[in-house]
Amino acid sequence: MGKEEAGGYPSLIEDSGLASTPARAQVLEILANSQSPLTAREIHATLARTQAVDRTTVYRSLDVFVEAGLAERITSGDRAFRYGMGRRSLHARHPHFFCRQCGDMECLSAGAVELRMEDFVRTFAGLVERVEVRMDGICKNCLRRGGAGK
Amino acid sequence: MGKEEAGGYPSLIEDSGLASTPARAQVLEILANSQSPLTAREIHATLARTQAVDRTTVYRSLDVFVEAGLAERITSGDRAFRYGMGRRSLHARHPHFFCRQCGDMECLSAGAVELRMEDFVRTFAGLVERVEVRMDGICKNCLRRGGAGK
DNA sequence: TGACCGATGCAACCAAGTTGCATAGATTGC
DNA sequence: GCAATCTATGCAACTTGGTTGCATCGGTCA
Ligand SMILES: [Mn+2]
Ligand SMILES: [Mn+2]
Ligand SMILES: [Zn+2]
Ligand SMILES: [Zn+2]
Repeated sequence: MGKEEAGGYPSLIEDSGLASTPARAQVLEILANSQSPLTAREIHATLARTQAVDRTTVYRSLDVFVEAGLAERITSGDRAFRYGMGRRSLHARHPHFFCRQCGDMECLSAGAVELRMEDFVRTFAGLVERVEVRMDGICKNCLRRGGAGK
Repeated sequence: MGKEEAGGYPSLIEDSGLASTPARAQVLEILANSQSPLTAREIHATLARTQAVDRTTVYRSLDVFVEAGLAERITSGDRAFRYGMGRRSLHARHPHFFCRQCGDMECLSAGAVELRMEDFVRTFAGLVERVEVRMDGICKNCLRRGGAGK
Protein backbone atom coordinates (compact mmCIF):
# COMPACT_ATOMS: atom_id res chain seq x y z
CA MET A 1 0.00 0.00 0.00
CA GLY A 2 2.27 2.80 1.15
CA LYS A 3 4.95 3.28 -1.43
CA GLU A 4 8.20 4.19 0.17
CA GLU A 5 11.46 5.12 -1.45
CA ALA A 6 14.81 3.65 -0.41
CA GLY A 7 15.10 3.69 3.37
CA GLY A 8 11.40 4.09 3.90
CA TYR A 9 9.97 5.66 7.01
CA PRO A 10 13.19 5.53 9.04
CA SER A 11 14.98 7.79 6.60
CA LEU A 12 11.95 10.04 6.24
CA ILE A 13 12.12 10.49 9.99
CA GLU A 14 15.86 11.06 10.02
CA ASP A 15 15.61 13.54 7.18
CA SER A 16 13.53 15.64 9.52
CA GLY A 17 16.28 15.65 12.11
CA LEU A 18 14.67 13.10 14.40
CA ALA A 19 16.01 9.81 15.64
CA SER A 20 14.28 6.90 14.04
CA THR A 21 13.15 4.12 16.34
CA PRO A 22 11.01 1.07 15.66
CA ALA A 23 8.06 2.67 17.42
CA ARG A 24 8.36 5.96 15.54
CA ALA A 25 8.77 4.28 12.19
CA GLN A 26 5.67 2.20 12.80
CA VAL A 27 3.59 5.16 13.91
CA LEU A 28 4.54 6.99 10.75
CA GLU A 29 3.81 3.97 8.61
CA ILE A 30 0.36 3.61 10.15
CA LEU A 31 -0.33 7.26 9.41
CA ALA A 32 0.92 6.92 5.85
CA ASN A 33 -1.20 3.88 5.12
CA SER A 34 -4.43 5.29 6.47
CA GLN A 35 -7.10 6.70 4.18
CA SER A 36 -8.36 8.93 6.96
CA PRO A 37 -6.84 10.76 9.91
CA LEU A 38 -6.54 8.67 13.05
CA THR A 39 -6.78 9.25 16.78
CA ALA A 40 -3.83 8.45 19.00
CA ARG A 41 -5.95 5.68 20.43
CA GLU A 42 -6.51 4.13 17.01
CA ILE A 43 -2.84 4.36 16.19
CA HIS A 44 -1.94 2.75 19.46
CA ALA A 45 -4.48 -0.04 18.97
CA THR A 46 -3.10 -0.81 15.52
CA LEU A 47 0.44 -0.69 16.75
CA ALA A 48 -0.33 -2.90 19.73
CA ARG A 49 -1.45 -5.71 17.44
CA THR A 50 2.14 -6.38 16.48
CA GLN A 51 4.21 -5.09 19.36
CA ALA A 52 3.84 -3.81 22.89
CA VAL A 53 4.28 -0.06 22.89
CA ASP A 54 3.03 2.25 25.59
CA ARG A 55 0.41 4.80 24.65
CA THR A 56 2.66 7.54 26.03
CA THR A 57 5.20 6.67 23.38
CA VAL A 58 2.54 7.08 20.72
CA TYR A 59 1.57 10.49 22.08
CA ARG A 60 5.19 11.57 22.25
CA SER A 61 5.98 10.30 18.77
CA LEU A 62 3.03 12.20 17.38
CA ASP A 63 4.13 15.33 19.21
CA VAL A 64 7.59 15.32 17.72
CA PHE A 65 6.23 14.47 14.28
CA VAL A 66 3.84 17.41 14.40
CA GLU A 67 6.61 19.68 15.62
CA ALA A 68 8.79 18.53 12.72
CA GLY A 69 6.03 18.84 10.14
CA LEU A 70 6.02 15.11 9.46
CA ALA A 71 2.50 14.73 10.79
CA GLU A 72 -0.44 17.06 11.06
CA ARG A 73 -2.72 17.44 14.05
CA ILE A 74 -6.30 17.92 12.98
CA THR A 75 -9.21 18.97 15.15
CA SER A 76 -12.50 17.18 14.85
CA GLY A 77 -15.97 17.76 16.18
CA ASP A 78 -15.28 15.55 19.17
CA ARG A 79 -12.70 15.82 21.93
CA ALA A 80 -9.88 13.82 20.35
CA PHE A 81 -7.30 15.08 17.89
CA ARG A 82 -6.73 13.22 14.65
CA TYR A 83 -3.40 12.81 12.97
CA GLY A 84 -2.48 12.56 9.33
CA MET A 85 0.64 12.92 7.26
CA GLY A 86 2.10 16.40 7.35
CA ARG A 87 3.31 18.69 4.65
CA ARG A 88 6.92 17.61 5.08
CA SER A 89 5.83 14.16 3.96
CA LEU A 90 4.78 14.99 0.42
CA HIS A 91 1.23 15.63 1.54
CA ALA A 92 -1.01 18.34 0.13
CA ARG A 93 -3.31 20.21 2.44
CA HIS A 94 -6.95 19.29 2.11
CA PRO A 95 -10.21 19.71 3.99
CA HIS A 96 -11.91 17.04 6.09
CA PHE A 97 -15.39 15.86 6.83
CA PHE A 98 -16.44 14.82 10.32
CA CYS A 99 -19.53 12.70 10.93
CA ARG A 100 -21.10 13.73 14.20
CA GLN A 101 -23.01 10.45 14.31
CA CYS A 102 -20.30 7.80 14.04
CA GLY A 103 -17.28 10.02 14.68
CA ASP A 104 -15.50 8.99 11.52
CA MET A 105 -13.43 11.56 9.75
CA GLU A 106 -12.62 11.47 6.09
CA CYS A 107 -10.15 13.31 3.94
CA LEU A 108 -11.66 15.31 1.11
CA SER A 109 -9.90 16.03 -2.12
CA ALA A 110 -7.74 19.12 -2.05
CA GLY A 111 -9.93 20.75 -4.67
CA ALA A 112 -13.24 20.08 -2.93
CA VAL A 113 -13.37 23.62 -1.65
CA GLU A 114 -11.80 26.73 -3.00
CA LEU A 115 -10.35 28.93 -0.30
CA ARG A 116 -9.10 32.43 -0.93
CA MET A 117 -7.42 34.15 1.95
CA GLU A 118 -4.30 35.83 0.60
CA ASP A 119 -5.76 39.31 0.97
CA PHE A 120 -6.60 38.63 4.56
CA VAL A 121 -3.28 37.08 5.45
CA ARG A 122 -1.46 40.03 3.93
CA THR A 123 -3.21 42.54 6.15
CA PHE A 124 -3.57 40.46 9.31
CA ALA A 125 -1.41 41.62 12.20
CA GLY A 126 -0.74 38.11 13.47
CA LEU A 127 1.14 35.23 11.88
CA VAL A 128 -0.99 32.64 10.11
CA GLU A 129 0.76 29.28 10.13
CA ARG A 130 -1.97 26.97 8.99
CA VAL A 131 -5.61 26.81 8.03
CA GLU A 132 -8.11 24.13 8.77
CA VAL A 133 -11.31 23.62 6.85
CA ARG A 134 -13.67 21.07 8.29
CA MET A 135 -17.21 20.18 7.34
CA ASP A 136 -19.40 18.55 9.94
CA GLY A 137 -22.53 16.55 9.32
CA ILE A 138 -23.71 13.02 8.71
CA CYS A 139 -21.75 10.63 6.58
CA LYS A 140 -23.40 8.58 3.87
CA ASN A 141 -23.23 5.37 5.90
CA CYS A 142 -25.03 6.95 8.82
CA LEU A 143 -27.54 8.56 6.46
CA ARG A 144 -28.42 5.17 5.03
CA ARG A 145 -28.89 3.46 8.35
CA GLY A 146 -31.07 5.86 10.19
CA GLY A 147 -31.26 9.50 9.14
CA ALA A 148 -29.77 12.57 10.75
CA GLY A 149 -31.20 12.05 14.23
CA LYS A 150 -28.76 12.74 16.98
CA MET B 1 -23.08 46.85 25.29
CA GLY B 2 -25.26 44.11 23.85
CA LYS B 3 -28.34 45.62 22.32
CA GLU B 4 -31.40 43.57 22.93
CA GLU B 5 -34.90 44.03 21.64
CA ALA B 6 -37.97 43.82 23.85
CA GLY B 7 -37.73 40.82 26.15
CA GLY B 8 -34.03 40.39 25.60
CA TYR B 9 -32.35 37.09 26.04
CA PRO B 10 -35.23 35.36 27.80
CA SER B 11 -37.48 35.76 24.81
CA LEU B 12 -34.71 34.85 22.41
CA ILE B 13 -34.39 31.61 24.35
CA GLU B 14 -38.11 31.00 24.45
CA ASP B 15 -38.45 31.71 20.75
CA SER B 16 -36.20 28.71 20.22
CA GLY B 17 -38.56 26.49 22.14
CA LEU B 18 -36.48 26.39 25.32
CA ALA B 19 -37.42 27.37 28.83
CA SER B 20 -35.71 30.53 29.91
CA THR B 21 -34.11 30.52 33.32
CA PRO B 22 -31.88 33.07 35.03
CA ALA B 23 -28.83 30.91 34.42
CA ARG B 24 -29.61 30.33 30.75
CA ALA B 25 -30.35 33.97 30.09
CA GLN B 26 -27.05 34.96 31.67
CA VAL B 27 -25.07 32.41 29.73
CA LEU B 28 -26.56 33.69 26.50
CA GLU B 29 -25.94 37.29 27.49
CA ILE B 30 -22.29 36.54 28.22
CA LEU B 31 -21.96 34.92 24.81
CA ALA B 32 -23.67 37.82 23.10
CA ASN B 33 -21.47 40.42 24.76
CA SER B 34 -18.18 38.73 23.99
CA GLN B 35 -15.99 39.81 21.13
CA SER B 36 -14.49 36.34 20.88
CA PRO B 37 -15.71 32.80 21.44
CA LEU B 38 -15.42 31.61 25.04
CA THR B 39 -14.70 28.36 26.80
CA ALA B 40 -17.26 26.91 29.18
CA ARG B 41 -14.75 27.65 31.91
CA GLU B 42 -14.59 31.32 30.99
CA ILE B 43 -18.34 31.58 30.82
CA HIS B 44 -18.65 29.93 34.19
CA ALA B 45 -16.03 32.21 35.71
CA THR B 46 -17.82 35.29 34.44
CA LEU B 47 -21.17 34.01 35.60
CA ALA B 48 -19.83 33.09 39.01
CA ARG B 49 -18.86 36.70 39.68
CA THR B 50 -22.50 37.61 40.12
CA GLN B 51 -24.23 34.41 41.16
CA ALA B 52 -23.45 30.90 42.23
CA VAL B 53 -24.13 28.55 39.35
CA ASP B 54 -22.69 25.09 39.01
CA ARG B 55 -20.42 24.43 36.07
CA THR B 56 -22.64 21.51 35.08
CA THR B 57 -25.44 23.95 34.49
CA VAL B 58 -23.22 25.96 32.19
CA TYR B 59 -22.31 22.87 30.20
CA ARG B 60 -25.93 21.83 29.96
CA SER B 61 -27.10 25.28 28.97
CA LEU B 62 -24.50 25.41 26.22
CA ASP B 63 -25.55 21.96 25.04
CA VAL B 64 -29.18 22.90 24.62
CA PHE B 65 -28.24 26.20 23.00
CA VAL B 66 -26.08 24.46 20.46
CA GLU B 67 -28.79 21.92 19.79
CA ALA B 68 -31.27 24.74 19.26
CA GLY B 69 -28.92 26.76 17.07
CA LEU B 70 -28.76 29.61 19.57
CA ALA B 71 -25.06 29.04 20.18
CA GLU B 72 -22.29 27.59 18.10
CA ARG B 73 -19.66 25.15 19.30
CA ILE B 74 -16.29 25.94 17.77
CA THR B 75 -13.19 23.79 17.86
CA SER B 76 -9.85 25.36 18.60
CA GLY B 77 -6.27 24.21 18.46
CA ASP B 78 -6.41 23.16 22.10
CA ARG B 79 -8.60 20.67 23.89
CA ALA B 80 -11.44 22.97 24.94
CA PHE B 81 -14.43 23.92 22.83
CA ARG B 82 -15.31 27.56 22.40
CA TYR B 83 -18.82 28.93 22.18
CA GLY B 84 -20.22 31.86 20.30
CA MET B 85 -23.61 33.05 19.22
CA GLY B 86 -25.28 30.74 16.75
CA ARG B 87 -27.01 31.34 13.47
CA ARG B 88 -30.44 31.42 15.09
CA SER B 89 -29.28 34.49 16.98
CA LEU B 90 -28.80 36.83 14.02
CA HIS B 91 -25.19 35.80 13.70
CA ALA B 92 -23.36 35.37 10.42
CA ARG B 93 -20.90 32.57 10.03
CA HIS B 94 -17.28 33.64 10.03
CA PRO B 95 -13.80 32.16 10.38
CA HIS B 96 -11.67 32.29 13.50
CA PHE B 97 -8.05 32.68 14.39
CA PHE B 98 -6.44 30.67 17.17
CA CYS B 99 -3.16 31.70 18.75
CA ARG B 100 -1.19 28.60 19.71
CA GLN B 101 0.91 30.70 22.08
CA CYS B 102 -1.63 32.34 24.36
CA GLY B 103 -4.66 30.26 23.44
CA ASP B 104 -6.80 33.25 22.58
CA MET B 105 -9.28 32.90 19.82
CA GLU B 106 -10.60 35.77 17.76
CA CYS B 107 -13.47 36.16 15.37
CA LEU B 108 -12.51 37.24 11.89
CA SER B 109 -14.76 39.22 9.62
CA ALA B 110 -17.08 37.09 7.54
CA GLY B 111 -15.42 38.31 4.38
CA ALA B 112 -11.86 37.58 5.49
CA VAL B 113 -11.78 34.41 3.44
CA GLU B 114 -13.73 33.43 0.41
CA LEU B 115 -14.94 29.85 0.53
CA ARG B 116 -16.51 28.08 -2.40
CA MET B 117 -17.88 24.65 -1.78
CA GLU B 118 -21.28 24.45 -3.49
CA ASP B 119 -20.00 22.11 -6.18
CA PHE B 120 -18.61 19.76 -3.58
CA VAL B 121 -21.67 19.81 -1.36
CA ARG B 122 -23.89 19.04 -4.35
CA THR B 123 -22.02 15.86 -5.19
CA PHE B 124 -21.07 14.70 -1.70
CA ALA B 125 -22.88 11.58 -0.55
CA GLY B 126 -23.12 12.72 3.07
CA LEU B 127 -25.01 15.61 4.62
CA VAL B 128 -22.96 18.74 5.28
CA GLU B 129 -24.46 20.68 8.17
CA ARG B 130 -21.76 23.19 8.89
CA VAL B 131 -18.28 24.30 7.92
CA GLU B 132 -15.53 25.55 10.11
CA VAL B 133 -12.61 27.60 8.89
CA ARG B 134 -9.89 28.21 11.44
CA MET B 135 -6.47 29.73 11.07
CA ASP B 136 -3.82 28.84 13.60
CA GLY B 137 -0.69 30.80 14.34
CA ILE B 138 0.62 33.53 16.58
CA CYS B 139 -1.46 36.56 17.44
CA LYS B 140 -0.09 40.05 17.17
CA ASN B 141 0.27 40.43 20.93
CA CYS B 142 2.36 37.30 21.20
CA LEU B 143 4.40 38.32 18.16
CA ARG B 144 5.29 41.59 19.82
CA ARG B 145 6.35 40.10 23.11
CA GLY B 146 8.63 37.36 22.02
CA GLY B 147 8.42 35.90 18.53
CA ALA B 148 6.93 32.65 17.35
CA GLY B 149 8.94 30.33 19.54
CA LYS B 150 6.86 27.70 21.21
C1' DT C 1 -54.33 20.25 45.74
C1' DG C 2 -51.64 17.02 43.93
C1' DA C 3 -49.17 14.70 40.01
C1' DC C 4 -45.82 15.81 36.88
C1' DC C 5 -41.73 17.51 34.42
C1' DG C 6 -37.70 19.82 33.64
C1' DA C 7 -33.75 22.65 35.46
C1' DT C 8 -30.28 22.56 38.89
C1' DG C 9 -26.63 21.00 42.24
C1' DC C 10 -23.43 17.88 43.56
C1' DA C 11 -20.51 13.98 43.44
C1' DA C 12 -18.72 10.45 40.89
C1' DC C 13 -17.09 9.25 36.73
C1' DC C 14 -14.69 9.21 32.11
C1' DA C 15 -11.64 10.07 28.09
C1' DA C 16 -7.76 12.32 26.24
C1' DG C 17 -3.67 13.88 27.04
C1' DT C 18 0.51 15.30 30.08
C1' DT C 19 4.20 14.91 33.45
C1' DG C 20 7.74 12.97 36.76
C1' DC C 21 10.81 9.71 37.34
C1' DA C 22 13.52 5.59 36.69
C1' DT C 23 15.65 2.64 33.36
C1' DA C 24 17.59 0.86 29.14
C1' DG C 25 19.72 1.56 24.90
C1' DA C 26 22.24 4.11 21.88
C1' DT C 27 25.97 7.77 21.02
C1' DT C 28 30.11 10.24 21.93
C1' DG C 29 34.70 11.32 23.76
C1' DC C 30 38.88 9.51 24.72
C1' DG D 1 36.95 -0.75 24.61
C1' DC D 2 35.06 1.94 28.48
C1' DA D 3 32.97 5.39 30.78
C1' DA D 4 30.12 9.64 30.54
C1' DT D 5 26.25 11.26 28.37
C1' DC D 6 22.12 11.75 26.02
C1' DT D 7 17.41 10.34 24.84
C1' DA D 8 13.53 7.25 23.86
C1' DT D 9 10.63 4.44 26.47
C1' DG D 10 7.64 2.52 30.19
C1' DC D 11 4.79 3.16 33.85
C1' DA D 12 2.18 5.50 37.28
C1' DA D 13 0.25 9.59 38.78
C1' DC D 14 -1.90 13.57 37.53
C1' DT D 15 -4.67 17.25 34.96
C1' DT D 16 -8.18 19.05 32.15
C1' DG D 17 -12.53 19.28 29.98
C1' DG D 18 -16.56 17.29 29.91
C1' DT D 19 -20.49 13.76 31.17
C1' DT D 20 -23.67 11.08 34.01
C1' DG D 21 -26.56 9.42 37.98
C1' DC D 22 -29.31 10.79 41.29
C1' DA D 23 -31.75 13.61 44.54
C1' DT D 24 -34.15 17.87 45.02
C1' DC D 25 -36.58 21.96 43.95
C1' DG D 26 -39.74 24.91 41.53
C1' DG D 27 -43.00 25.74 38.25
C1' DT D 28 -47.14 23.98 35.22
C1' DC D 29 -51.25 21.95 34.72
C1' DA D 30 -55.37 18.60 35.49
MN1 LIG E 1 -6.47 14.10 5.64
MN1 LIG F 1 -16.87 34.05 16.32
ZN1 LIG G 1 -21.10 8.46 10.11
ZN1 LIG H 1 -1.43 35.05 21.34
